[in-house]
Amino acid sequence: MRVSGTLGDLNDMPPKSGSPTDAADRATIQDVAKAASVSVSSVSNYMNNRFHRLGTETRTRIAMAIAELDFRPNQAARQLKTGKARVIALVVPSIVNPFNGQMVFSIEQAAVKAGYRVHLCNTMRDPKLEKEFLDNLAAVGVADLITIAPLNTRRGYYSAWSDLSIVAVDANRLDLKLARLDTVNLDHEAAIGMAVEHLFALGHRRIAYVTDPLITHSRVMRLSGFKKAMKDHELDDSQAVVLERHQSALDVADAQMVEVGRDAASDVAALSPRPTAIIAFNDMIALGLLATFRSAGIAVPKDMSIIGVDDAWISQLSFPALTTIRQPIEAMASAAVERVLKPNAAPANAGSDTIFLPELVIRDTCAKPQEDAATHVRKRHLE
Amino acid sequence: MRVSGTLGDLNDMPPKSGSPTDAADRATIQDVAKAASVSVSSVSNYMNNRFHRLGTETRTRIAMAIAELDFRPNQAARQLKTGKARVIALVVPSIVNPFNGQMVFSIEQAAVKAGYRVHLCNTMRDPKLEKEFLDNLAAVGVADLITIAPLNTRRGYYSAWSDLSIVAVDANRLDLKLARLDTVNLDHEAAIGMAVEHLFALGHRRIAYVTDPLITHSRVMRLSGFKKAMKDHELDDSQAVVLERHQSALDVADAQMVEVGRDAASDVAALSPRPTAIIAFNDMIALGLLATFRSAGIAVPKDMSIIGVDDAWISQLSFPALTTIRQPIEAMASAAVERVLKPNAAPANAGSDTIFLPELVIRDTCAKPQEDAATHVRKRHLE
DNA sequence: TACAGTTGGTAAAACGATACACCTGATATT
DNA sequence: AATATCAGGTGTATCGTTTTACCAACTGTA
Repeated sequence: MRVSGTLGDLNDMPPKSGSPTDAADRATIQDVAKAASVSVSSVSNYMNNRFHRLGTETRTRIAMAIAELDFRPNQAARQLKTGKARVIALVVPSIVNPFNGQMVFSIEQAAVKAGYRVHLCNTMRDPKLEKEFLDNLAAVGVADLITIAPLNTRRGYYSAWSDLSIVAVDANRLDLKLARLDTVNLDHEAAIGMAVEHLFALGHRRIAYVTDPLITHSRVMRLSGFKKAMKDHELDDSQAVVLERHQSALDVADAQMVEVGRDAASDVAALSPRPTAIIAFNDMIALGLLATFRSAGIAVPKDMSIIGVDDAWISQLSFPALTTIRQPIEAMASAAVERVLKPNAAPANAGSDTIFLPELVIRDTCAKPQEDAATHVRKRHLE
Repeated sequence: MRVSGTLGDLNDMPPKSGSPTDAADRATIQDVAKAASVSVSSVSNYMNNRFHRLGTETRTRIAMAIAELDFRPNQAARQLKTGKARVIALVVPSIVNPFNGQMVFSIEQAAVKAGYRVHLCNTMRDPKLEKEFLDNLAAVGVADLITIAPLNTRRGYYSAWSDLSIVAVDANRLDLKLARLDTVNLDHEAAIGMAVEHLFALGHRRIAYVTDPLITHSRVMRLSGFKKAMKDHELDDSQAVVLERHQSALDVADAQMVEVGRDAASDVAALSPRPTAIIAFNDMIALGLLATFRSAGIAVPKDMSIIGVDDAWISQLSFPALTTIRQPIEAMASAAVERVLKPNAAPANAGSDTIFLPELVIRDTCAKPQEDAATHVRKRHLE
């Protein structure tokens, strides 16, 4: 009798209870064929689910032999023959960025579920590193690639590896200019729209937007989303702060992202009239803003409301806990894996775009703007 | 004319300037041999750096042919023949934990530098997932494994895959009971020793220690380090709080780790006499403590000093910024890669232990204890 | 009966690199 | 002079699959 689900029984879960299973003595397809008294071809057919070529008799014999010998096809051999590996290459600026980390994590989970393994490449946005990685892909037989937040300035870059099945998360098909490309995105404009709407509903009228340079699709779209949403509410969208610093491609931990927030804080505080709320491009920048305002004695949310985007898991840790717009990471990861593995329906497929809807997560960094902004009180009449 | 080194030229860095380099038409070793008018054996020797078998003449001819054809050996074929893949399997509870994320990142960088790729497996400490992953390793020809913070309750677990070259980061050789195993560790006891010393020097005498259940080597050692260091200073070590909750093996984001901190906060505050400082097992717990004290109105570091371990990069973001004990992540990652790739010197090698020294990072969460702390603070309640 | 079609099965040639065994001259050793 | 050693190089079996071509029975039909 076996109690399952407890931590305790991890101990007695020795992998192969019987014989030692060193790689040295792994069974081959030949062994299986011999044991089942059939040809290797039949075993191969069995392994590839071509059951219509098999009689029920042989089928069960093969199944038994496989179970008996604990046969697992040698992937190297299979791959050498077919040219394809059950591996998804995952290109990401850096998993140290908590949002990317979560995305990579979820993609890995989805890939495993689909029977694929994952090759990780942290490029640091270093083109040399990325190129080297991509060049190696063919040599390893990898045909499926998911890239996260590639630079939007590299039109046609990936076309050199046109034999890959490519899915880009956080990217624009037009930016990458690639014949067959699927994208998976958040509805970035809607996301910022929700942020603006939330602040507007709280009574804010002077809203700033902070972003670092527009090097990715999401950065471009969120800014344009800000402008649109502000126009829709007939508000002044001129308080958009685009920091031009921090170009560093070698951004290890996105700690610099936080620096962006730090730097932006003074810029925003200097704006006149001072905004009552800030929307940050993402949570990292929002946290940077938050930390800086705090040490400068500007109370959040009393003196200033802040809202981020992503809902990276650390956002719940800040004080006050960060209000933010959530990306449905798991769903996006699953979609990316699904799309990259889907046999391209039409041969000259133009590619697809999958867009996910964001969700407002209300925590503690947004509040009604303070009345006592003396100079502007006059403006407020009945509304 | 080409300007290099600037960010601007990322755009015009088309990988293969000349012919399209689809996987379809990649050059094989045979093509190279033909082009250089030598035998395939010689090319193979060249590729494997067996230059002593080659004359300078042939050597340059081969080099030229390789460059000309942009030859890259097919890894699948190589692997099929040799049985070994240039891949390191990386088993980790979850990269969403920022410390693990940094460790995985650094290991990946080190592996790439050594010409290896990295297979990622987030096990969530789920033995089923891990077993499946490990079982597949042989089929893919992977022979090198780095595992991070494995459970210390699984003696002999890895012996089923004894053909692997295994390095464990944050683990005890004796715990895993594996014949040939190298470990890479922080000197955990010294780390806590430094924390105690730092607090002692500031004048603290009542110091608490908070940890979640002792399921890994580091957790065990840090606690014992705490007890030793306290004894060395002739202090009372009875204020060690081992939380028995949060056993969940399915710890997605180590957000739960923060929960541990949250829960511990009330336990610690209830201690009598109340400690003036807390050492947390790691930064995540420290941040949880910090956040909870803050919302309870207990000022850090005025009323309570807090110190963590790891120096995960987010620790600099908290307010006040967290004082902590740094692990030299890059160095540890390099060591792990180096050790796993090192051909085992002695055949019946007993394995090696590589231990790194921690470093105190002083930020803003530790201060001198308040003299009147006991009476002053007691009025306030934790909810 | 003879023919095509289907069903269930096999033999053997690849895939691309490695490594073993072997070969040929030249030089060194006795 | 005979032999050993060595540097430089080649031919080819082999790794474990997949896949193509082929075959032998059956079945039903004209």
